[in-house]
Amino acid sequence: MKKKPFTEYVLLGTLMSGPKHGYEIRQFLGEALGSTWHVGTSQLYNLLKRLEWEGLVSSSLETQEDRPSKRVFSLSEAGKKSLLAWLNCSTDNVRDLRVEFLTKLFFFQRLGLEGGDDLINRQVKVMDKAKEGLQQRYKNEEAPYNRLVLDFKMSTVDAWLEWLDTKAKTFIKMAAVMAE
Amino acid sequence: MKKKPFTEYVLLGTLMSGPKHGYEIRQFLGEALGSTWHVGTSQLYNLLKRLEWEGLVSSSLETQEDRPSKRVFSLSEAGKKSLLAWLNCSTDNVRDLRVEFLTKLFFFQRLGLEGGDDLINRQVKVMDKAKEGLQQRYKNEEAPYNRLVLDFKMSTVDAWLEWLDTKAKTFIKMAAVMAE
DNA sequence: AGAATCATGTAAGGGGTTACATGATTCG
DNA sequence: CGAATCATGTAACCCCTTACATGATTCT
Repeated sequence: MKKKPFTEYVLLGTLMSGPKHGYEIRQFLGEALGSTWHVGTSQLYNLLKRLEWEGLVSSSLETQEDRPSKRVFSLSEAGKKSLLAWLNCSTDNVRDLRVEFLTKLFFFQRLGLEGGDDLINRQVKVMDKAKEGLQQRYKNEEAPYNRLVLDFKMSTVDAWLEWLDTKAKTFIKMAAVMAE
Repeated sequence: MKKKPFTEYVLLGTLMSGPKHGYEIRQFLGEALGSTWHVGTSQLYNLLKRLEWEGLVSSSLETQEDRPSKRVFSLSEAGKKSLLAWLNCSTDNVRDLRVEFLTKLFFFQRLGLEGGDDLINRQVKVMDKAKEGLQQRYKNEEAPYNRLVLDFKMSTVDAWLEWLDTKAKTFIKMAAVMAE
């Protein structure tokens, strides 16, 4: 099974709290994730079409009297399953952490889901392993430029590990308290 | 004038040390930048075609007796100018630092160019400004998730500033010494 | 005989951005 | 009366990746 693009999961996550139409999804994402991330309208409507075609989402047209009619999308069981599987999966590719992992934490908080702390712990393990690998490579590396690159990657991984351990964990703890 | 994609500059940089044909460029990049970055063959040959069309590179076919004939590319004056302008330009978009800035440092060292320290200083200023902006936004931000994102960005910027100040600077200094 | 090296490409797709199109309603 | 909001799309392009095609020589 091929990996679905990140953006589709964001849409699924948005529909998790209830059916919405395209425009509504855009508004929601603009307010909530606007600081991290953005979808163009064209992409949004195309992805919704695809998600429906894949059976992860179903839609129905609602006509309104004094407004343009709108197509309301709701999450199917398959869609829900797909979303939850994705949410609980740690981000193996370190460079995708920024946008992907942060978004996952967002949905954990927003949807009041449990297991956010587990996800963080798993992510820490992934990063620890990455760090070890980098250190190993550093030992055997002679070329100055490659060492510079490794320095860069190691300092990034360190910073993110620190962030995971302090900021991310307290964020998830606070979210759990608020959900009670 | 529209911004050229990163990869084209890498090719220009590769040709700065002398004419090369496609296969040779691939080998060079594989050895030198393989740890950071990679070009597919198809993209490579397409970009070379485009660079020639843009007048940044010129080519001539060389026939060999016991090998397939090869097309050798050399940097034009316009290409050289374009490369140097790019190299001395700091990376405004913070997220592009990883791949773009590192590559620039690579060429500064490899080509024995002067001004690498200036570039670093300019990049530090860019990051300092970014950091200030983040801190400002942090003060006015109430939403926990947005604060988490800002935390993430700030810790990343801090790590990179530290890296710039220690590792990158000594790398460039060493390169200058070696070039003497 | 088969693998690796040398050497250059074409074709198709994938995710995303930019630009453009349409049309009604409500607010200032 | 013009701007903003509501609401949905199409078309084209951009950079890049993946897969496939070709063919000779040299090494094991």
